[in-house]
This record gives sequence, C-alpha cells and structure tokens, in this order.
Amino acid sequence: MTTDSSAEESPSRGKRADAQRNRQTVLAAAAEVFVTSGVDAPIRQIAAQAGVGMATIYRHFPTRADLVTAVYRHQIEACAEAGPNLLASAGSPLDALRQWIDLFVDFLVTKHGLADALQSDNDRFAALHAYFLDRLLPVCTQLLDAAVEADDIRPGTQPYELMRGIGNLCIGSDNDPRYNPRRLITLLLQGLQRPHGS
Amino acid sequence: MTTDSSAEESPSRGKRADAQRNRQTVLAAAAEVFVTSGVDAPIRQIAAQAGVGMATIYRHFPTRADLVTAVYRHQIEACAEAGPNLLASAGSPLDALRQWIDLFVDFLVTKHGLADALQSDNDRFAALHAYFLDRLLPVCTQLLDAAVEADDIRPGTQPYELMRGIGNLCIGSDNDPRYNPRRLITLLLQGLQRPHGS
DNA sequence: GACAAAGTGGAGCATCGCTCCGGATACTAA
DNA sequence: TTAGTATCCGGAGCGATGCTCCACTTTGTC
Repeated sequence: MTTDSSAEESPSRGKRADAQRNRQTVLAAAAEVFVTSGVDAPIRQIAAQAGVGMATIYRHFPTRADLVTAVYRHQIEACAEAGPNLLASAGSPLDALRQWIDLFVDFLVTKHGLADALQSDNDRFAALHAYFLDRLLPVCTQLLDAAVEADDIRPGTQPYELMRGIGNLCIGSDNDPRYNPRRLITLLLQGLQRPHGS
Repeated sequence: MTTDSSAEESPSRGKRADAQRNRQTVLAAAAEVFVTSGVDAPIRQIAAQAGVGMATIYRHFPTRADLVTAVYRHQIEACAEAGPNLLASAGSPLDALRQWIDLFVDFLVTKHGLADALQSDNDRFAALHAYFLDRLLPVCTQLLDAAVEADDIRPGTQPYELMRGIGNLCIGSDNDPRYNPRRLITLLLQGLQRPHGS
C-alpha cells in the first residue's frame, strides 16, 4: 500500500500490457453496470459496456463473485479498517459497534442487490461470501468482544450470526419506504444490550 | 370447511373434469418438487413430475407465485388462524406473539427457498408477497397491538416492517449450522420489550 | 523482422421462462 | 349412440442468459 498505482492487485502484475488494460476496463464497466442493473447484470451487458468479449471477462474473473469482489474491494477494505479506528474514537465499545454496523449497512444498501447476492442460497456468490467473512468477521468479533468486555452487551452472541442477520435484514430495502432495516437493526442491538438490573 | 372434497377452490369448480384432475396433479407434483428443488424449480421439472405439458401449468397458475400460493395455501391459513387462538390461550400477549412468530418461522424455514422468494427484489413473486401480507399482516398487527396494550412491548413498531424483517432473517437458514435465525429473532423481540424502568 | 506465448472475440451449446396453435378430449344436445 | 362444439392439452419454438471452445490477433523477445 505505497502508491495509488500499486493498488493494482497481483492478478494483473506480470501480465501483458493489454491484459492489464482490459482488466481495468472491465472493472470500470462492471462498476457502472452494477449501479443501474445490480450485481446480477448479464455478463454480455458488462462486456458490451466495456467493449470486450465475454471470454475476456471470464478469463480475468472466473466467477461472478470474483468480479463483484474486485469491484467493491476497496470499500470492503475501508469498512474493515474502520473497525479499530472507531473502537479508539467512539465514546464506548457499544457506540463503536453501532457506528461500524452503520457503515456496513450503508455499504450494503447502496449496492443494488448486493445483500441479496451475499446470502443467496445458490452458491454463485460463495467466493464473495467468503471474502466478506475473511475481512469483516474478525473486525466484528473484535468490536463485539470489546463491547462484552466493557459490559455494554450480553455475552454469547456469535459474530457470524450477527453479521449474517444484519446482511439479511438489508435485503430488498430498496424501493420500499415501508421497510427500513436500520430500525430493526437498532432493535436487535437493543436486545443485545445487557439488562443492567440482572 | 365441511368436507375434504370441498377443499377444491373456486378456480377448479365448474371446469371440465380433466382440468380439475390436472390441477390437482400439478399441485401434488409441485409440492413434491418444491421439497427437493425449492420453489425456484424449473417449470419443466414440475411438468415432467406431473406428467403434463408446461402450458397446462401456466394455464392453471399463470405466475409462479400463483402456484406457490396454491401449494402452501392451507399452511398459510393455519398460521393466520392460529393468531387469535394463541392470544386466547397464551399466558400473555407477548407470549402469544412469541409463539405465533415461532409458527411463522417454522413455516418459512421448512420450505426450501421460500423466505428467499418472498423478499426477492425481482417481482416474480409479487402475488405471493401480497397474499402473505393479506392473510398474515392483520394477525401480526392484532398480536402486536395486544402486546402494546398489555404494556409488554414498546409502541411504535410497524407490523409490516417486523414481518418483513423476520422473513428476511429466515433467508438461507438451511444447511448452515452456524446460522440460526431464531436466536436473532429472540434478540429482536427482546429489543422490542419495554424497558420496565422507563 | 520473425516467432512463440499470451490474450482475445464471438459463435455455439445448454438451460430456462413463456407463448402459440394444431390436435385431443370431455360435455351436450338430438 | 352419435355428432358437434367448447374446452383443454402438449410440446415445439423463441428469446434471454451462463459459460466454453478455438481460430485469430497482439505483445514481448531475440
């Protein structure tokens, strides 16, 4: 993480120049298409937007999950890195947890269909699911542990289950003013708080 | 509800005998296929299982939601009717709400992919969504209101949002021992309970 | 400039949703 | 019983999509 241009990931280093160029073109096209058509957009459409053949996309990103992961990689990293920072800056571990979950929810609800894809029972997105877990589960665990340690919330909650639940609650939150996942997540966190009497 | 044979719904009364027979055949085949392949199973597969052509299925059940609705109609009705009964038999309105939600969750998690379908952002299942709301939302509202009235839970919760959230939490709960939606739903209900001090 | 390795594009196959229409079937009237 | 007709049925067929395969092109190197 020294310069911006080194943000090119290993998959493109050492490859031919045209291959690297195409990789970036596809990434940009996919990002654009995802905004309007969701992460389930036809590969053909992304290929057309990028001006390349379908095979080029499949070569660089064997599964759809690889493509989605690459497109949102930076934002996922940012979310992961925000965890420890919040723990240091927030008033309490519980506040840090709250704010981090807010970030996570922000990320999910602004990507059309991403939450749906994450929890999809078909395993087309298994790799994406794995990547999310890899990067975010440790952060969530740390925040949860800190909150338990500070006696803010009751112990015993599984981080995986919590993250999965939050992701699930974000599904389909677009275009339905009657459904706001944040309210339910607030409720969930309230249920998590230790009853100070017992 | 006088005899079993009167369980035939209006869509099949007054039709030709073979049409009624086919309708039942398709329903049975769909129920069977849904168990193994989920509610997203290809129409061709259901047609093959029933030994009829695809057009026959589309004729009787124009949309997939119509078919799913017909298959699970009785169970949805049973869930709807259980609401008032629980309110009468349970120790408190909150207990009734808890037990009813338990029934609802039971129904959702035992149908492969049904929860997913319910909240799907594509509107292939819009009619199913509507039917669920039609039958269950009033029941949920009644239970929620009773619990608020009894001072068991805080006021202000939207029944639609709660049901939607519970449905979302049930998504993808098959084949993942690490994820149990019931634990999260318990947490949610705990957050719903009125803090007795304030 | 020639050569091999690496990369590319789109035709092609399979699957699935949904429609369309020639033919089969069940009721009815004589 | 036998036509006659309204109703119903089956599966071929079309368009969309995921993914693969391979002849052709481009790049880097000697």
